Amino acid sequence: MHPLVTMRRMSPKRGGTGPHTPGAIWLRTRAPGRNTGSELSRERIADATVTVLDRDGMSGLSLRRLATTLNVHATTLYWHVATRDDLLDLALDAVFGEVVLPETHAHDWTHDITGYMHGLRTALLQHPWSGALASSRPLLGPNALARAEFVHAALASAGFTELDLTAAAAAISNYVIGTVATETSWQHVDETPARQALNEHLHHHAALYPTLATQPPPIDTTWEAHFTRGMTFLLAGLTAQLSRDQ
Amino acid sequence: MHPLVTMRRMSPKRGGTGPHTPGAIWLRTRAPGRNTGSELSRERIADATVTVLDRDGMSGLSLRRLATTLNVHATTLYWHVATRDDLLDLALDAVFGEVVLPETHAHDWTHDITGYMHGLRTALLQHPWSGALASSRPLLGPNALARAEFVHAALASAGFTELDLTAAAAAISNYVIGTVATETSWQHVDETPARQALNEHLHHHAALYPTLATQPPPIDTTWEAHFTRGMTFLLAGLTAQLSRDQ
DNA sequence: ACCTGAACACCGTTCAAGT
DNA sequence: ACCTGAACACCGTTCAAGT
Repeated sequence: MHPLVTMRRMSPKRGGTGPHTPGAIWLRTRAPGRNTGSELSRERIADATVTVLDRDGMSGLSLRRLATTLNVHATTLYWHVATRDDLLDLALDAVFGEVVLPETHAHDWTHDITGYMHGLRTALLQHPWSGALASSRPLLGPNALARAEFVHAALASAGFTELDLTAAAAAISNYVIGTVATETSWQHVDETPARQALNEHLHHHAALYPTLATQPPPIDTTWEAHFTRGMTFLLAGLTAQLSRDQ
Repeated sequence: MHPLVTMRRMSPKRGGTGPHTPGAIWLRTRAPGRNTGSELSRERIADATVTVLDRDGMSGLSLRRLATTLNVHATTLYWHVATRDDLLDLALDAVFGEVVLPETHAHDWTHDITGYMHGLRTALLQHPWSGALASSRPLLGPNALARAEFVHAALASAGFTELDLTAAAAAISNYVIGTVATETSWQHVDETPARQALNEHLHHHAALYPTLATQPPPIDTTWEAHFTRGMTFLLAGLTAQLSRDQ
Protein backbone atom coordinates (compact mmCIF):
# COMPACT_ATOMS: atom_id res chain seq x y z
CA MET A 1 0.00 0.00 0.00
CA HIS A 2 2.70 2.39 0.93
CA PRO A 3 3.92 4.15 -2.22
CA LEU A 4 7.56 3.76 -1.26
CA VAL A 5 7.34 0.00 -1.58
CA THR A 6 6.33 0.34 -5.19
CA MET A 7 9.69 -0.22 -6.84
CA ARG A 8 10.15 -3.72 -5.54
CA ARG A 9 8.76 -5.48 -8.62
CA MET A 10 11.35 -7.31 -10.61
CA SER A 11 12.03 -6.85 -14.26
CA PRO A 12 11.54 -9.94 -16.49
CA LYS A 13 13.52 -12.90 -15.23
CA ARG A 14 16.96 -12.56 -16.56
CA GLY A 15 20.28 -14.03 -15.59
CA GLY A 16 20.32 -15.89 -12.35
CA THR A 17 21.40 -19.47 -12.08
CA GLY A 18 17.88 -20.36 -11.03
CA PRO A 19 15.87 -23.08 -12.68
CA HIS A 20 14.13 -20.67 -15.03
CA THR A 21 15.99 -21.55 -18.15
CA PRO A 22 14.37 -22.80 -21.37
CA GLY A 23 13.61 -26.49 -21.28
CA ALA A 24 13.83 -26.45 -17.54
CA ILE A 25 10.21 -27.43 -17.12
CA TRP A 26 11.33 -30.97 -17.91
CA LEU A 27 14.03 -30.91 -15.29
CA ARG A 28 11.97 -29.52 -12.42
CA THR A 29 10.50 -32.16 -10.17
CA ARG A 30 6.79 -31.65 -9.79
CA ALA A 31 5.26 -31.57 -6.39
CA PRO A 32 3.45 -34.88 -5.88
CA GLY A 33 -0.31 -34.95 -5.59
CA ARG A 34 -0.72 -32.40 -8.33
CA ASN A 35 -3.45 -32.50 -10.82
CA THR A 36 -5.95 -34.57 -8.95
CA GLY A 37 -9.10 -34.28 -10.95
CA SER A 38 -8.60 -30.62 -11.76
CA GLU A 39 -10.01 -29.27 -14.97
CA LEU A 40 -6.69 -28.07 -16.23
CA SER A 41 -3.74 -30.32 -16.89
CA ARG A 42 -0.40 -29.96 -18.59
CA GLU A 43 -1.78 -31.95 -21.49
CA ARG A 44 -4.80 -29.71 -21.96
CA ILE A 45 -2.60 -26.65 -21.64
CA ALA A 46 -0.10 -28.01 -24.15
CA ASP A 47 -2.83 -28.75 -26.68
CA ALA A 48 -4.46 -25.37 -26.24
CA THR A 49 -1.10 -23.66 -26.66
CA VAL A 50 -0.53 -25.48 -29.93
CA THR A 51 -3.97 -24.41 -31.10
CA VAL A 52 -3.41 -20.76 -30.26
CA LEU A 53 0.05 -20.78 -31.84
CA ASP A 54 -1.28 -22.36 -35.02
CA ARG A 55 -4.00 -19.74 -35.20
CA ASP A 56 -2.28 -16.58 -33.99
CA GLY A 57 1.42 -17.24 -34.44
CA MET A 58 4.23 -16.83 -31.96
CA SER A 59 3.62 -13.15 -31.33
CA GLY A 60 -0.09 -13.78 -30.95
CA LEU A 61 0.34 -16.11 -28.00
CA SER A 62 -0.36 -14.39 -24.72
CA LEU A 63 -1.31 -15.86 -21.39
CA ARG A 64 -4.51 -13.90 -21.45
CA ARG A 65 -5.46 -15.18 -24.88
CA LEU A 66 -4.56 -18.75 -24.01
CA ALA A 67 -6.48 -18.53 -20.76
CA THR A 68 -9.58 -17.39 -22.63
CA THR A 69 -9.59 -20.43 -24.87
CA LEU A 70 -9.31 -22.56 -21.74
CA ASN A 71 -12.17 -20.73 -20.02
CA VAL A 72 -9.96 -19.73 -17.19
CA HIS A 73 -8.27 -16.58 -15.93
CA ALA A 74 -4.76 -15.75 -17.06
CA THR A 75 -3.25 -15.95 -13.63
CA THR A 76 -4.61 -19.43 -13.15
CA LEU A 77 -2.04 -20.76 -15.58
CA TYR A 78 0.67 -19.97 -13.09
CA TRP A 79 -0.49 -22.81 -10.95
CA HIS A 80 0.44 -25.27 -13.69
CA VAL A 81 3.35 -23.54 -15.27
CA ALA A 82 6.11 -21.25 -14.02
CA THR A 83 6.66 -19.10 -17.03
CA ARG A 84 5.49 -18.29 -20.52
CA ASP A 85 8.55 -20.14 -21.76
CA ASP A 86 7.25 -23.31 -20.15
CA LEU A 87 4.24 -23.11 -22.44
CA LEU A 88 6.50 -23.07 -25.45
CA ASP A 89 8.39 -26.13 -24.22
CA LEU A 90 5.10 -27.90 -23.69
CA ALA A 91 3.78 -27.01 -27.13
CA LEU A 92 7.00 -27.91 -28.88
CA ASP A 93 7.18 -31.33 -27.32
CA ALA A 94 3.58 -31.92 -28.35
CA VAL A 95 4.65 -31.36 -31.96
CA PHE A 96 7.45 -33.89 -31.59
CA GLY A 97 4.80 -36.28 -30.32
CA GLU A 98 3.18 -36.11 -33.75
CA VAL A 99 6.19 -37.75 -35.37
CA VAL A 100 5.30 -41.41 -35.62
CA LEU A 101 8.14 -43.82 -34.99
CA PRO A 102 8.17 -47.32 -36.52
CA GLU A 103 7.81 -50.09 -33.97
CA THR A 104 10.96 -51.86 -35.09
CA HIS A 105 14.10 -50.66 -36.77
CA ALA A 106 14.53 -51.37 -40.48
CA HIS A 107 17.27 -53.62 -41.84
CA ASP A 108 18.76 -50.63 -43.57
CA TRP A 109 19.49 -47.87 -41.08
CA THR A 110 19.25 -45.20 -43.77
CA HIS A 111 15.57 -46.10 -44.15
CA ASP A 112 15.03 -45.36 -40.48
CA ILE A 113 16.86 -42.08 -40.70
CA THR A 114 15.35 -40.75 -43.91
CA GLY A 115 11.90 -41.84 -42.77
CA TYR A 116 12.38 -40.00 -39.50
CA MET A 117 13.68 -36.90 -41.22
CA HIS A 118 10.68 -36.73 -43.53
CA GLY A 119 8.34 -37.36 -40.62
CA LEU A 120 9.86 -34.65 -38.49
CA ARG A 121 9.81 -32.20 -41.38
CA THR A 122 6.12 -32.86 -41.98
CA ALA A 123 5.20 -32.40 -38.33
CA LEU A 124 7.17 -29.18 -38.00
CA LEU A 125 5.73 -27.75 -41.20
CA GLN A 126 2.24 -28.39 -39.88
CA HIS A 127 3.00 -25.89 -37.11
CA PRO A 128 4.89 -23.04 -38.75
CA TRP A 129 6.08 -21.58 -35.46
CA SER A 130 7.76 -24.81 -34.37
CA GLY A 131 10.83 -24.85 -36.59
CA ALA A 132 12.28 -21.59 -35.32
CA LEU A 133 11.28 -22.55 -31.79
CA ALA A 134 12.98 -25.93 -32.01
CA SER A 135 16.25 -24.33 -33.02
CA SER A 136 16.11 -21.89 -30.13
CA ARG A 137 15.93 -24.23 -27.14
CA PRO A 138 17.14 -27.57 -25.80
CA LEU A 139 14.83 -30.40 -26.77
CA LEU A 140 14.36 -32.20 -23.49
CA GLY A 141 10.69 -33.12 -23.45
CA PRO A 142 9.73 -36.81 -23.31
CA ASN A 143 8.58 -36.90 -26.91
CA ALA A 144 11.71 -35.23 -28.22
CA LEU A 145 13.90 -37.50 -26.13
CA ALA A 146 12.12 -40.59 -27.46
CA ARG A 147 12.81 -39.38 -31.03
CA ALA A 148 16.43 -38.70 -30.18
CA GLU A 149 16.69 -42.17 -28.72
CA PHE A 150 15.34 -43.64 -31.93
CA VAL A 151 17.89 -41.80 -34.02
CA HIS A 152 20.77 -42.65 -31.72
CA ALA A 153 19.79 -46.30 -31.67
CA ALA A 154 19.61 -46.46 -35.46
CA LEU A 155 23.01 -44.81 -35.82
CA ALA A 156 24.58 -46.96 -33.12
CA SER A 157 23.37 -50.12 -34.82
CA ALA A 158 24.85 -48.81 -38.04
CA GLY A 159 28.23 -48.67 -36.38
CA PHE A 160 28.61 -45.09 -35.21
CA THR A 161 30.15 -44.60 -31.80
CA GLU A 162 31.24 -41.82 -29.48
CA LEU A 163 31.82 -38.46 -31.09
CA ASP A 164 30.78 -39.76 -34.51
CA LEU A 165 27.47 -40.90 -33.10
CA THR A 166 26.70 -37.64 -31.34
CA ALA A 167 27.84 -35.52 -34.27
CA ALA A 168 25.80 -37.56 -36.74
CA ALA A 169 22.66 -37.37 -34.62
CA ALA A 170 23.08 -33.64 -34.15
CA ALA A 171 23.67 -33.07 -37.85
CA ILE A 172 20.50 -34.98 -38.71
CA SER A 173 18.34 -33.12 -36.23
CA ASN A 174 19.85 -29.76 -37.12
CA TYR A 175 19.39 -30.35 -40.80
CA VAL A 176 15.66 -30.97 -40.53
CA ILE A 177 14.99 -28.23 -38.02
CA GLY A 178 17.18 -25.77 -39.88
CA THR A 179 15.59 -26.33 -43.26
CA VAL A 180 12.08 -26.11 -41.83
CA ALA A 181 12.93 -22.92 -39.96
CA THR A 182 14.27 -21.43 -43.18
CA GLU A 183 11.29 -22.57 -45.19
CA THR A 184 8.73 -21.17 -42.78
CA SER A 185 10.66 -17.93 -42.37
CA TRP A 186 10.24 -17.38 -46.09
CA GLN A 187 6.50 -17.87 -46.02
CA HIS A 188 5.78 -14.17 -46.12
CA VAL A 189 8.52 -13.37 -48.58
CA ASP A 190 7.01 -16.03 -50.79
CA GLU A 191 4.05 -13.82 -51.43
CA THR A 192 4.34 -12.23 -54.82
CA PRO A 193 5.00 -8.56 -54.00
CA ALA A 194 7.85 -9.36 -51.61
CA ARG A 195 9.30 -11.93 -53.97
CA GLN A 196 9.21 -9.43 -56.78
CA ALA A 197 10.94 -6.83 -54.64
CA LEU A 198 13.65 -9.39 -53.86
CA ASN A 199 14.15 -10.27 -57.50
CA GLU A 200 14.45 -6.65 -58.46
CA HIS A 201 16.83 -6.06 -55.59
CA LEU A 202 19.11 -8.90 -56.67
CA HIS A 203 19.13 -7.93 -60.32
CA HIS A 204 19.64 -4.32 -59.50
CA HIS A 205 22.79 -5.29 -57.61
CA ALA A 206 23.79 -7.96 -60.11
CA ALA A 207 27.32 -6.60 -60.06
CA LEU A 208 27.62 -7.39 -56.36
CA TYR A 209 25.93 -10.76 -56.53
CA PRO A 210 26.73 -12.26 -59.93
CA THR A 211 26.17 -15.87 -58.94
CA LEU A 212 23.12 -15.21 -56.79
CA ALA A 213 21.51 -13.16 -59.53
CA THR A 214 21.63 -16.12 -61.89
CA GLN A 215 20.25 -18.46 -59.28
CA PRO A 216 16.53 -19.08 -59.36
CA PRO A 217 15.09 -17.85 -56.07
CA PRO A 218 13.33 -20.49 -53.99
CA ILE A 219 9.82 -21.21 -55.13
CA ASP A 220 7.22 -22.84 -52.93
CA THR A 221 7.16 -26.13 -54.76
CA THR A 222 10.90 -26.62 -54.73
CA TRP A 223 11.40 -26.61 -50.95
CA GLU A 224 10.83 -30.32 -50.67
CA ALA A 225 13.14 -31.16 -53.56
CA HIS A 226 15.87 -29.08 -51.98
CA PHE A 227 15.28 -30.75 -48.65
CA THR A 228 15.58 -34.23 -50.11
CA ARG A 229 18.68 -33.31 -52.08
CA GLY A 230 20.51 -31.95 -49.06
CA MET A 231 19.45 -34.97 -47.06
CA THR A 232 21.08 -37.14 -49.70
CA PHE A 233 24.32 -35.18 -49.36
CA LEU A 234 24.32 -35.63 -45.62
CA LEU A 235 23.59 -39.35 -45.74
CA ALA A 236 26.25 -39.86 -48.39
CA GLY A 237 28.72 -38.26 -46.03
CA LEU A 238 27.60 -40.48 -43.17
CA THR A 239 27.88 -43.72 -45.12
CA ALA A 240 31.26 -42.62 -46.45
CA GLN A 241 32.43 -42.24 -42.88
CA LEU A 242 31.17 -45.73 -42.00
CA SER A 243 32.92 -47.47 -44.87
CA ARG A 244 36.14 -45.66 -43.96
CA ASP A 245 35.93 -47.20 -40.49
CA GLN A 246 35.52 -50.78 -41.66
CA MET B 1 -10.40 12.76 -27.44
CA HIS B 2 -13.87 11.37 -27.67
CA PRO B 3 -14.04 8.15 -25.62
CA LEU B 4 -15.95 6.28 -28.31
CA VAL B 5 -13.01 6.48 -30.67
CA THR B 6 -10.88 4.65 -28.19
CA MET B 7 -11.07 1.13 -29.60
CA ARG B 8 -9.58 2.02 -32.93
CA ARG B 9 -6.01 1.01 -32.03
CA MET B 10 -4.78 -2.04 -33.82
CA SER B 11 -3.36 -5.12 -32.17
CA PRO B 12 0.24 -6.03 -33.09
CA LYS B 13 0.73 -6.23 -36.81
CA ARG B 14 -0.35 -9.62 -37.89
CA GLY B 15 -1.33 -11.10 -41.24
CA GLY B 16 -1.78 -8.57 -43.95
CA THR B 17 0.10 -8.79 -47.19
CA GLY B 18 1.73 -5.50 -46.37
CA PRO B 19 5.46 -4.95 -46.42
CA HIS B 20 5.84 -5.63 -42.68
CA THR B 21 7.36 -9.05 -42.89
CA PRO B 22 10.72 -10.07 -41.42
CA GLY B 23 13.61 -9.11 -43.62
CA ALA B 24 11.46 -6.64 -45.43
CA ILE B 25 13.52 -3.71 -44.32
CA TRP B 26 15.96 -4.69 -47.04
CA LEU B 27 13.28 -4.75 -49.69
CA ARG B 28 11.67 -1.43 -48.89
CA THR B 29 12.93 1.44 -50.95
CA ARG B 30 14.05 4.27 -48.72
CA ALA B 31 12.80 7.74 -49.40
CA PRO B 32 15.68 9.69 -50.94
CA GLY B 33 17.24 12.54 -49.03
CA ARG B 34 17.13 10.62 -45.81
CA ASN B 35 19.80 10.82 -43.24
CA THR B 36 21.35 14.05 -44.21
CA GLY B 37 23.66 14.82 -41.38
CA SER B 38 21.31 13.61 -38.68
CA GLU B 39 22.74 12.24 -35.49
CA LEU B 40 21.06 8.89 -35.89
CA SER B 41 21.69 6.57 -38.80
CA ARG B 42 20.88 3.00 -39.61
CA GLU B 43 24.48 2.13 -38.92
CA ARG B 44 24.51 3.72 -35.49
CA ILE B 45 21.19 2.09 -34.68
CA ALA B 46 22.41 -1.30 -35.88
CA ASP B 47 25.54 -1.07 -33.76
CA ALA B 48 23.65 0.05 -30.68
CA THR B 49 21.18 -2.78 -31.13
CA VAL B 50 23.99 -5.29 -31.25
CA THR B 51 25.43 -3.80 -28.07
CA VAL B 52 22.14 -3.97 -26.20
CA LEU B 53 21.47 -7.52 -27.41
CA ASP B 54 24.91 -8.64 -26.34
CA ARG B 55 24.39 -7.12 -22.90
CA ASP B 56 20.72 -7.79 -22.19
CA GLY B 57 19.78 -10.64 -24.50
CA MET B 58 16.87 -10.93 -26.87
CA SER B 59 14.18 -10.42 -24.24
CA GLY B 60 16.09 -7.47 -22.83
CA LEU B 61 15.93 -5.47 -26.03
CA SER B 62 13.24 -2.85 -25.95
CA LEU B 63 12.88 0.30 -27.96
CA ARG B 64 12.96 2.32 -24.77
CA ARG B 65 16.18 0.71 -23.60
CA LEU B 66 17.80 1.04 -27.01
CA ALA B 67 16.73 4.66 -27.26
CA THR B 68 18.33 5.39 -23.90
CA THR B 69 21.72 4.14 -25.03
CA LEU B 70 21.38 6.34 -28.10
CA ASN B 71 20.41 9.38 -26.02
CA VAL B 72 17.18 9.72 -27.81
CA HIS B 73 13.51 9.11 -27.11
CA ALA B 74 11.96 5.76 -27.92
CA THR B 75 9.55 7.11 -30.46
CA THR B 76 12.35 8.76 -32.38
CA LEU B 77 13.47 5.38 -33.62
CA TYR B 78 10.33 5.13 -35.69
CA TRP B 79 11.67 7.72 -38.00
CA HIS B 80 14.51 5.39 -38.99
CA VAL B 81 12.85 2.05 -38.68
CA ALA B 82 9.31 0.78 -39.14
CA THR B 83 9.20 -1.93 -36.56
CA ARG B 84 11.07 -3.65 -33.76
CA ASP B 85 11.68 -6.49 -36.18
CA ASP B 86 13.61 -4.13 -38.43
CA LEU B 87 16.07 -3.63 -35.60
CA LEU B 88 16.68 -7.35 -35.45
CA ASP B 89 17.31 -7.52 -39.18
CA LEU B 90 19.76 -4.65 -38.87
CA ALA B 91 21.61 -6.23 -35.94
CA LEU B 92 21.76 -9.65 -37.55
CA ASP B 93 23.22 -8.33 -40.76
CA ALA B 94 25.83 -6.46 -38.74
CA VAL B 95 26.92 -9.81 -37.30
CA PHE B 96 27.25 -11.27 -40.78
CA GLY B 97 29.42 -8.30 -41.56
CA GLU B 98 31.93 -9.56 -39.00
CA VAL B 99 32.61 -12.65 -41.09
CA VAL B 100 35.74 -11.86 -43.06
CA LEU B 101 35.80 -13.17 -46.59
CA PRO B 102 39.08 -13.93 -48.36
CA GLU B 103 39.82 -11.62 -51.27
CA THR B 104 40.28 -14.44 -53.72
CA HIS B 105 38.93 -17.95 -53.88
CA ALA B 106 41.25 -20.82 -52.91
CA HIS B 107 42.36 -23.47 -55.39
CA ASP B 108 40.54 -26.04 -53.33
CA TRP B 109 36.90 -25.06 -52.93
CA THR B 110 36.59 -27.04 -49.69
CA HIS B 111 39.08 -24.62 -48.12
CA ASP B 112 36.81 -21.73 -48.96
CA ILE B 113 33.79 -23.51 -47.57
CA THR B 114 35.28 -24.82 -44.35
CA GLY B 115 36.97 -21.49 -43.75
CA TYR B 116 33.68 -19.71 -44.19
CA MET B 117 31.86 -22.14 -41.95
CA HIS B 118 34.35 -21.66 -39.15
CA GLY B 119 34.25 -17.91 -39.61
CA LEU B 120 30.47 -17.75 -39.51
CA ARG B 121 30.36 -19.98 -36.45
CA THR B 122 32.81 -17.74 -34.63
CA ALA B 123 30.91 -14.57 -35.44
CA LEU B 124 27.57 -16.03 -34.41
CA LEU B 125 28.96 -17.41 -31.16
CA GLN B 126 30.26 -13.96 -30.29
CA HIS B 127 26.64 -12.80 -30.21
CA PRO B 128 24.68 -15.57 -28.50
CA TRP B 129 21.31 -14.23 -29.63
CA SER B 130 22.24 -14.33 -33.30
CA GLY B 131 22.09 -18.06 -34.02
CA ALA B 132 18.45 -18.49 -33.08
CA LEU B 133 17.65 -15.22 -34.80
CA ALA B 134 19.38 -16.24 -38.02
CA SER B 135 17.34 -19.40 -38.24
CA SER B 136 14.10 -17.53 -37.76
CA ARG B 137 14.19 -15.06 -40.64
CA PRO B 138 15.26 -14.66 -44.27
CA LEU B 139 18.84 -13.42 -44.56
CA LEU B 140 18.52 -10.62 -47.05
CA GLY B 141 20.80 -7.92 -45.70
CA PRO B 142 23.73 -6.78 -47.84
CA ASN B 143 26.32 -8.50 -45.63
CA ALA B 144 24.42 -11.78 -45.57
CA LEU B 145 23.91 -11.62 -49.33
CA ALA B 146 27.60 -11.01 -49.92
CA ARG B 147 28.42 -14.13 -47.82
CA ALA B 148 25.83 -16.13 -49.72
CA GLU B 149 27.36 -14.94 -52.97
CA PHE B 150 30.77 -16.13 -51.81
CA VAL B 151 29.46 -19.59 -50.97
CA HIS B 152 27.48 -19.89 -54.19
CA ALA B 153 30.48 -18.82 -56.25
CA ALA B 154 32.75 -21.35 -54.54
CA LEU B 155 30.25 -24.14 -55.08
CA ALA B 156 29.58 -23.15 -58.67
CA SER B 157 33.28 -23.19 -59.46
CA ALA B 158 33.47 -26.64 -57.89
CA GLY B 159 30.94 -27.86 -60.41
CA PHE B 160 27.61 -27.63 -58.64
CA THR B 161 24.69 -26.37 -60.68
CA GLU B 162 20.96 -25.76 -60.38
CA LEU B 163 19.23 -27.63 -57.60
CA ASP B 164 22.47 -29.18 -56.39
CA LEU B 165 24.01 -25.76 -56.00
CA THR B 166 21.10 -24.29 -54.08
CA ALA B 167 20.71 -27.36 -51.90
CA ALA B 168 24.41 -27.46 -51.09
CA ALA B 169 24.52 -23.78 -50.20
CA ALA B 170 21.44 -24.11 -48.02
CA ALA B 171 22.81 -27.18 -46.27
CA ILE B 172 26.05 -25.36 -45.48
CA SER B 173 24.36 -22.28 -44.12
CA ASN B 174 21.79 -24.30 -42.18
CA TYR B 175 24.44 -26.50 -40.67
CA VAL B 176 26.41 -23.62 -39.18
CA ILE B 177 23.40 -21.66 -38.03
CA GLY B 178 21.68 -24.74 -36.65
CA THR B 179 24.66 -25.94 -34.65
CA VAL B 180 25.29 -22.49 -33.21
CA ALA B 181 21.64 -22.09 -32.27
CA THR B 182 21.75 -25.44 -30.50
CA GLU B 183 25.00 -24.65 -28.76
CA THR B 184 23.84 -21.28 -27.47
CA SER B 185 20.47 -22.67 -26.43
CA TRP B 186 22.33 -25.05 -24.14
CA GLN B 187 24.32 -22.32 -22.49
CA HIS B 188 22.10 -22.24 -19.42
CA VAL B 189 21.65 -25.98 -19.24
CA ASP B 190 25.42 -26.22 -19.30
CA GLU B 191 25.56 -24.79 -15.83
CA THR B 192 26.16 -27.52 -13.35
CA PRO B 193 22.83 -27.76 -11.50
CA ALA B 194 20.78 -28.02 -14.67
CA ARG B 195 23.24 -30.46 -16.21
CA GLN B 196 23.05 -32.62 -13.13
CA ALA B 197 19.27 -32.58 -13.23
CA LEU B 198 19.41 -33.68 -16.86
CA ASN B 199 21.81 -36.51 -16.11
CA GLU B 200 19.65 -37.77 -13.29
CA HIS B 201 16.59 -37.45 -15.50
CA LEU B 202 18.15 -39.54 -18.25
CA HIS B 203 19.47 -42.23 -15.96
CA HIS B 204 16.24 -42.37 -14.04
CA HIS B 205 14.49 -43.17 -17.32
CA ALA B 206 17.28 -45.38 -18.60
CA ALA B 207 14.71 -47.96 -19.61
CA LEU B 208 13.10 -45.48 -22.01
CA TYR B 209 16.33 -44.07 -23.36
CA PRO B 210 18.89 -46.89 -23.33
CA THR B 211 21.14 -45.44 -26.00
CA LEU B 212 20.88 -41.85 -24.84
CA ALA B 213 21.66 -42.86 -21.26
CA THR B 214 24.99 -44.31 -22.37
CA GLN B 215 25.80 -41.27 -24.42
CA PRO B 216 27.98 -38.66 -22.79
CA PRO B 217 25.96 -35.44 -22.63
CA PRO B 218 27.47 -32.48 -24.46
CA ILE B 219 30.19 -30.73 -22.53
CA ASP B 220 31.30 -27.20 -23.26
CA THR B 221 34.64 -28.11 -24.71
CA THR B 222 33.27 -30.69 -27.12
CA TRP B 223 30.97 -28.39 -29.06
CA GLU B 224 33.67 -27.42 -31.49
CA ALA B 225 34.82 -30.99 -32.04
CA HIS B 226 31.25 -32.00 -32.81
CA PHE B 227 30.88 -29.09 -35.16
CA THR B 228 33.99 -29.98 -37.09
CA ARG B 229 33.04 -33.65 -37.29
CA GLY B 230 29.58 -32.93 -38.67
CA MET B 231 31.09 -30.50 -41.13
CA THR B 232 33.35 -33.29 -42.35
CA PHE B 233 30.32 -35.51 -42.91
CA LEU B 234 28.57 -32.85 -44.91
CA LEU B 235 31.60 -32.06 -47.07
CA ALA B 236 32.21 -35.74 -47.70
CA GLY B 237 28.66 -35.98 -48.98
CA LEU B 238 29.17 -32.96 -51.22
CA THR B 239 32.40 -34.22 -52.77
CA ALA B 240 30.82 -37.65 -53.25
CA GLN B 241 28.10 -35.97 -55.26
CA LEU B 242 30.64 -34.14 -57.39
CA SER B 243 32.64 -37.23 -58.29
CA ARG B 244 29.42 -39.03 -59.21
CA ASP B 245 28.70 -36.29 -61.75
CA GLN B 246 32.03 -36.49 -63.49
C1' DA C 1 13.94 16.25 -42.29
C1' DC C 2 14.13 14.83 -37.90
C1' DC C 3 12.83 14.67 -32.88
C1' DT C 4 9.54 14.99 -28.73
C1' DG C 5 5.58 13.85 -25.60
C1' DA C 6 1.44 12.05 -24.52
C1' DA C 7 -1.43 8.43 -25.07
C1' DC C 8 -3.39 3.63 -26.21
C1' DA C 9 -3.88 -1.13 -25.85
C1' DC C 10 -1.64 -4.37 -24.65
C1' DC C 11 1.99 -7.51 -22.03
C1' DG C 12 4.13 -11.22 -18.05
C1' DT C 13 4.16 -11.85 -13.37
C1' DT C 14 3.17 -11.41 -8.18
C1' DC C 15 0.43 -11.85 -4.41
C1' DA C 16 -3.35 -11.96 -1.20
C1' DA C 17 -7.64 -13.90 -1.14
C1' DG C 18 -11.17 -17.11 -1.98
C1' DT C 19 -13.09 -22.25 -2.17
C1' DA D 1 -5.16 -28.25 -4.24
C1' DC D 2 -6.66 -25.17 -7.35
C1' DC D 3 -8.73 -20.72 -9.03
C1' DT D 4 -9.78 -15.51 -8.89
C1' DG D 5 -8.89 -10.40 -8.97
C1' DA D 6 -6.37 -6.53 -8.44
C1' DA D 7 -2.23 -4.54 -9.16
C1' DC D 8 2.66 -3.47 -10.93
C1' DA D 9 6.07 -2.43 -14.16
C1' DC D 10 6.67 -2.86 -18.22
C1' DC D 11 5.82 -3.28 -23.60
C1' DG D 12 5.32 -1.66 -29.21
C1' DT D 13 3.18 1.66 -31.78
C1' DT D 14 0.49 5.95 -33.29
C1' DC D 15 -0.04 10.61 -33.83
C1' DA D 16 -0.03 15.52 -33.28
C1' DA D 17 3.25 18.77 -32.32
C1' DG D 18 7.55 20.98 -32.24
C1' DT D 19 12.12 22.72 -34.70
